[in-house]
Amino acid sequence: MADVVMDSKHEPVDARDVTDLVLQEILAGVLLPGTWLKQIDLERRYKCTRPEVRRALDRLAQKRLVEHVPNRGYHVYEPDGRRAREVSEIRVILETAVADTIVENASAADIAALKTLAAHFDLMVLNGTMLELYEANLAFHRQLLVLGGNQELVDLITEIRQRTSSAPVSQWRTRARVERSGREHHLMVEAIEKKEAETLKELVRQHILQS
Amino acid sequence: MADVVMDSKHEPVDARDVTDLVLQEILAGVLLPGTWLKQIDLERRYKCTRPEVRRALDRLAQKRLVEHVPNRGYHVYEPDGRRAREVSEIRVILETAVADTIVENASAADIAALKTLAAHFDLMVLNGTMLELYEANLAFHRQLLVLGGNQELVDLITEIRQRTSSAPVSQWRTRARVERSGREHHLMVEAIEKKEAETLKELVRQHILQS
DNA sequence: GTATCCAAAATTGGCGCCAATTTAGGATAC
DNA sequence: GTATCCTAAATTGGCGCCAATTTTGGATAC
Repeated sequence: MADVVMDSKHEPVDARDVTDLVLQEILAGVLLPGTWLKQIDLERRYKCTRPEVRRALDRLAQKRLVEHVPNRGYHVYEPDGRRAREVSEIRVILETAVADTIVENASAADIAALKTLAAHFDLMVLNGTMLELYEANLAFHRQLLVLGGNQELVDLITEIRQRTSSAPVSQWRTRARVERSGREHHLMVEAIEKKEAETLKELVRQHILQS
Repeated sequence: MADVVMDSKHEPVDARDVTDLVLQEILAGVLLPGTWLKQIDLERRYKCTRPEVRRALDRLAQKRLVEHVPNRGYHVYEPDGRRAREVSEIRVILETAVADTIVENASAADIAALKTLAAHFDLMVLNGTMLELYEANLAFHRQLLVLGGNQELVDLITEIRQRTSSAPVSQWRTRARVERSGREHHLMVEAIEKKEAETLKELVRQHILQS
């Protein structure tokens, strides 16, 4: 019910399963930064074949979630402060840029959908795993961006978010921080309702930068 | 001398060769949109093994430059008007956003470097292949972005530029258009010299949108 | 007791074969 | 003459083996 949120592509469904499995384990913090991803381990862990593992690792290396060292293997990327900051900066630029369009285009139904997603996030704060929380947050922001009317932008941001979120756990260290995120989501929806684009921009800006 | 411009990554150098080879052929317009990329053909054409071809195709599919149809193969993506427009929009947002920083940070040496690259582009307009022209243009824009001080942004834009440039030939259809691009490059450098950020933004905006 | 060197075990990664699916061509029936 | 079915060729893609490189553990020398 929650795992079908992904994309609507007719992509290689074949081996993507393994890729996503490893991806989720990294995002969930099970596979910590620096961990060496041995092919035999993954092979056994996910009950798949060697070529499947290798393709998954290659894809993750392309996404720059793991690093490939020739003849040594693949290991989860160490968190890079600079990169994280730069990605946040990019997100601020892009997400504030579409704020005007969002405020303009948002229908009553859109706002209702956002409220549902914001509420769902709150629910996951109380009783949900770290991954579910991460996905609830992602779903809210995706829906927000969809209203910007640029599908490519939605996909792009979804993509770059993964790049530095090697340890999403570390981002939401404190409970207070998470709860504040929840409140900010509601504030954003309010700003949209009141058609206050500038307020929305400032909210988005702060929301992104303090992670 | 011109082919070392790429990135400074310590990436899998092993099979990337093949990936880049196919990539360049697509960018150069040799492999037209819709063309089916048969594994045997590529294997012979680039004198490489089957697994290498397959990895290259998988990577290009990830980059969404080719589409994978299960049990049918891979074919070059058809140009998508909507996506092209959306990518341009994203580029305008990002490249104008860093204009302020560029104007602030640009040293005399930086400006000189830009002038050299702009001149090199002009040279390629006169006597250079389509691919060389493409790369000269890319080099100029990369150098411009580097001054923005966000490395991640530089890489990101380089990446998304490739997504829709299935047929770069079609972008620079007329000679007049190309020559105008060359002149605009010089105007951008001038704006930076005069520290006119707003002028630069408008130039960048128009430069990107009319392609 | 510590450092160095050597050997064995483990891991990566290149390569090719074969089964499954699809496509094209020809033969037959209408 | 045309449409349909069936067979054969071709293409994709899954899977496993083996060589090359690296790492680890132990033995030996200092």
